Amino acid sequence: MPELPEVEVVKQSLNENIIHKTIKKVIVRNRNLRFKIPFNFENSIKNKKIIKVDRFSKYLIIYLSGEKICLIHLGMSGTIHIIYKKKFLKFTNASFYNSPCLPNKHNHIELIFDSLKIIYNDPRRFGFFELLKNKKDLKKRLNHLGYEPFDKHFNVKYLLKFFKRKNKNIKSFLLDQKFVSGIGNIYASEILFKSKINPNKKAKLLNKTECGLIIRNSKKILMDAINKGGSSIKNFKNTDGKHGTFQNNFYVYQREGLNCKRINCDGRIKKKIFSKRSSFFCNICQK
DNA sequence: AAGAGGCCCTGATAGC
DNA sequence: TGCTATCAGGGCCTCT
Repeated sequence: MPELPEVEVVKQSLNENIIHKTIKKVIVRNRNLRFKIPFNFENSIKNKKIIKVDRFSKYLIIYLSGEKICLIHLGMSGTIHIIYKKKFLKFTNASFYNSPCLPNKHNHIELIFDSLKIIYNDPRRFGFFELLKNKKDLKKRLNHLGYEPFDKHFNVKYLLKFFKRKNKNIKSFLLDQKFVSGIGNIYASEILFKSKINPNKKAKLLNKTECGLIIRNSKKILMDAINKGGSSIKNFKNTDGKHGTFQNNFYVYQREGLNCKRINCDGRIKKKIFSKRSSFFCNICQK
């Protein structure tokens, strides 16, 4: 689910809802996420105020009062839900602060504020919550990540230089977070379709024009997706439980066997596995 | 240095 | 119906 656009949607909604609020209580039901949540986690963030919620790549960054920073990754299946106290009390007499919200065994973490709480749900537990000491720590932690597609440094010169003497295909580079960060398997396929480039094409064979297309279309597709509330595959929902709609704009992802949507192209969408990940593409108009 | 592969984990779906 | 196999949007680690 969560690539850059989906995480951005979550970030915006968190900012609207929890900024300047104080964490009154923390419940951890399952510490075994990708990284084990230490036993002092709850006390470390209790009574801290939310300064701001930010995002880099697919990471959510919650700045807390007193310098500490909560870094969150949603992995493959993580979602964050907001439960409003008023609404909650309309439907039940249970205690807002103590009751295990909603019948879901994968609700692993709750941050409880006065008027609402946020719940982290993650069936596959590939996501994580990490507490960092300060900004310097954060910088170190995210140091391995490449530019976001929106960064001005993500330009033709950078691409050509990066691809030199490399042997991988372009699709795996788009998924390589050291090269460009924030793109995942869905948007990688969509970007390459829009750029008319075959996912299995060796990156070092791409010319300036093709690199330019990849850059422009990365920005465009991710922005479009953000504006449509992200893509809801399986069950991605935003914090209000609403679905995004960008999946309705997919040209290739999960369209195996269907006609190519490009005007004047008679192709059909193929699905092939390259470097262990499925790729969707039209083998007629993507060269 | 670069690339391939394995692994973490649950759930949905397909095939028998 | 109930079993098993396969696959899923990510990232980190190890080995060659």
